[in-house]
Amino acid sequence: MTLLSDQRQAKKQRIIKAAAEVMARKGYAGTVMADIAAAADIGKGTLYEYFDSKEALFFAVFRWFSQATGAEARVSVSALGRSAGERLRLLNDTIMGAWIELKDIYALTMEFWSASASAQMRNRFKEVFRESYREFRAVVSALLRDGIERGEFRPDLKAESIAAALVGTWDALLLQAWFDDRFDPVETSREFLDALFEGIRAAG
Amino acid sequence: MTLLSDQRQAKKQRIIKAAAEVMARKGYAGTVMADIAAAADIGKGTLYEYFDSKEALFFAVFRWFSQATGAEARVSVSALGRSAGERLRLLNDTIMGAWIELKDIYALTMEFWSASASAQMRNRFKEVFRESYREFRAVVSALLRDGIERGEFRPDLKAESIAAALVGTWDALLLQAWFDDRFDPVETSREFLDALFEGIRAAG
Amino acid sequence: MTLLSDQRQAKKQRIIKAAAEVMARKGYAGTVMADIAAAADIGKGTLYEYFDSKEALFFAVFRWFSQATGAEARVSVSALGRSAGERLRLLNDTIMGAWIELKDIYALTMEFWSASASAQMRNRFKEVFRESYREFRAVVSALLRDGIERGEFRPDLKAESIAAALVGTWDALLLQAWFDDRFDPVETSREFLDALFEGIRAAG
Amino acid sequence: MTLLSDQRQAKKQRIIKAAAEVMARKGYAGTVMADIAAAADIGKGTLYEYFDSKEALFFAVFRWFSQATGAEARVSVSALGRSAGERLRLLNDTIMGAWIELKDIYALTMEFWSASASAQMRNRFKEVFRESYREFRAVVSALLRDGIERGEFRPDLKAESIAAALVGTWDALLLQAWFDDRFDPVETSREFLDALFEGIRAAG
DNA sequence: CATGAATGAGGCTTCATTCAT
DNA sequence: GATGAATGAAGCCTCATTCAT
Repeated sequence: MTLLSDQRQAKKQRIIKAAAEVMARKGYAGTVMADIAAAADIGKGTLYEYFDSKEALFFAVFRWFSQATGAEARVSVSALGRSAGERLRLLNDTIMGAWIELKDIYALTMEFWSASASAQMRNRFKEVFRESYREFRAVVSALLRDGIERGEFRPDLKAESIAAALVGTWDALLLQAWFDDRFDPVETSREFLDALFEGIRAAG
Repeated sequence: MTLLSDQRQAKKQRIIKAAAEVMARKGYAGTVMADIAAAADIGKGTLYEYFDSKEALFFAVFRWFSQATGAEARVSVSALGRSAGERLRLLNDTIMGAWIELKDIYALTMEFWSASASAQMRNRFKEVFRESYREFRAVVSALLRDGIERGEFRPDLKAESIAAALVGTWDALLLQAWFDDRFDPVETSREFLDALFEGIRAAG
Repeated sequence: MTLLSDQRQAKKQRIIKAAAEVMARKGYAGTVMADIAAAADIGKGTLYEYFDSKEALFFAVFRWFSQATGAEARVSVSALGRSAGERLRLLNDTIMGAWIELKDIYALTMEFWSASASAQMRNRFKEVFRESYREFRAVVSALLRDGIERGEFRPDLKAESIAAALVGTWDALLLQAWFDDRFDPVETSREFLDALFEGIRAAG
Repeated sequence: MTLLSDQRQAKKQRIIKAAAEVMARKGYAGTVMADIAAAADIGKGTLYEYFDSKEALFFAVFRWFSQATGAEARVSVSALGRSAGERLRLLNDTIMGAWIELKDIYALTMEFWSASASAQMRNRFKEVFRESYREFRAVVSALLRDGIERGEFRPDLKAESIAAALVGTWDALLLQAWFDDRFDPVETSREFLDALFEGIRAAG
């Protein structure tokens, strides 16, 4: 039973990854179940042994992708014995590292956003996104407040807002990189962090 | 008698706006041509007198939306007699103002992103996005360099990177607002700008 | 009134010829009313001032085409002062001459046949064809019987059958020429007539 | 388990025959895929498991029909131990026999001709027709030359032209029979063959 | 009379899902 | 449990015809 369950889980994962690959390439609407079955090297009908519907499979892909990109991030935030500033830079590097690794299925992100906007799937996706963003902002926000307490950051900092902006910037730099091969989000994000630390106003 | 070009253009605009409204609500894939026709209060076939295909109409919506959101921004950047800092804040307010106005069709943005990711339409959309972002970054970058020259901003600023991050932040704050009604991008963006100006590091 | 009627008739003819040209090129089903209007250099709606429907226009084309190809044939059959054999050869040449002239709209013939086969238009077309063939066979048959009476042809000739075969042969040679540019129906028909006159059996 | 190729072929044949029947009755343009599916007693979508498009199905019908009508003809031509004249008469009877058998789908022929004339499908159909006619003429021509060598037929015979005319006559007699129920192509063709053998010119 | 913008019925085709094997 | 043949709902698009100008 456990063994069976393990095998079943493994196959489920294989399907999810196959689906992720195909959907990243063709988009959710442009992907047909037959493509996914072929990519997973199983029969079309078998998909339905593991997922109730195309939408359910897509949602599973979403959760897998979120997990994959979020897991490491959480680790880097809680790195022990580091200053808040160091952990912030570490977080930045971790995110960029994850992007490099998942570059060729990055397009999924846009599919997820789109799913959260279209009436049919909106609810499920939108809620997950909202919670993810809230959580992510909270984590970064906590990190910033920690920095304030440690005396690293200015005490009058609006931690919430800066956290939101930072979270957003990571998203958006990767988005711009998607559109433009010549755009380098890694370097850009580092330079931006520097500026944010020091401020852009001329000293004076 | 040929329909006056003006009338034709006006009707075309009406269709585009109707399509924008429906697509924002149902998503591109979830929208059927009949819905758009009904929303524009015309016959289904009439749509094809003005647009070759669903995709062509979608692309027209895209261009209209880009125009609508980009036009004012350009104006505020070139506001005369203002310091670079003021113009940056003005730009921020303009963008947030446009968002408030277009809030209920904001979801279109995600549809556009998705379109740029799905194989079928990728090329057209992706290219426009790339150019738009390049242009937008260039504008903000120029504004920052202007600030450096005026002595407002630190001379060692990486204008390119900060511009990219700013452009992205605006995108991403609105995205977070889409997911979360309780999230206020207007206040957040202002506070973030403040922090960016002064830096987050404790003076020391 | 007469003048108007004349102008009207002329325009009607122009439309018919335009329709013939387009339909020969694109086939009946492949032709759209807009094409015909454009070819006749008139508005789409004007077509309906002259013909009740696409089908009615097609039928008018049919009648015009039948007329055009049949008229000369009748003349040559009744050429005075010629032997039956001469008139038969003359008829052959007339038909081939008409074909050369109408070569580029010959494809219409196949459209007419097809129309007579498809349920919708069958009745009108089929009946006209039946009568045309009956008439044509009767004419040729009479010519053959005339030849018998004059002592030119064998008295035991089955005039009806030979007439039918001849009429058919003309049709079919042109058909083969339609399919094959290298096929010359003019020479072929002459040589065939010779053989028919003399018989193919070796003289014994 | 993959459906056995045999079963698949059988079903494909069933669809082709159903399509032939419907198309003969309603014409190509007048036939809707739903009709064919109903006639074949399968779902509409199933058609597309076997044929890529309506046009592809039509072409398959064409090939099937050509095969069906051409196969026996070839046999009779090569009948051993017969004189050329006998084989020619046998060929004639075979063709007429095939017609009697396929009478109710004879109308397909006209649809095929029409298809070869209309721009969209022209190329595929026209080419097949050209080759079929060339082949058929070659076969009959060879038979005639064989007759010449055997001393049955006049040595100065233009075998090519007579073959073309004969091939055409068979086509055209059936065409006339299509238009006219009272027309008997069987008897007509026999009497015509007699005349062709003996010639129509009065002896002497 | 002439026009061409507007229309909506109708057809081809796709594809998620089912189910018999 | 796995499969893929079968299905039919649903959508995009075409185009003959109408009618207000």
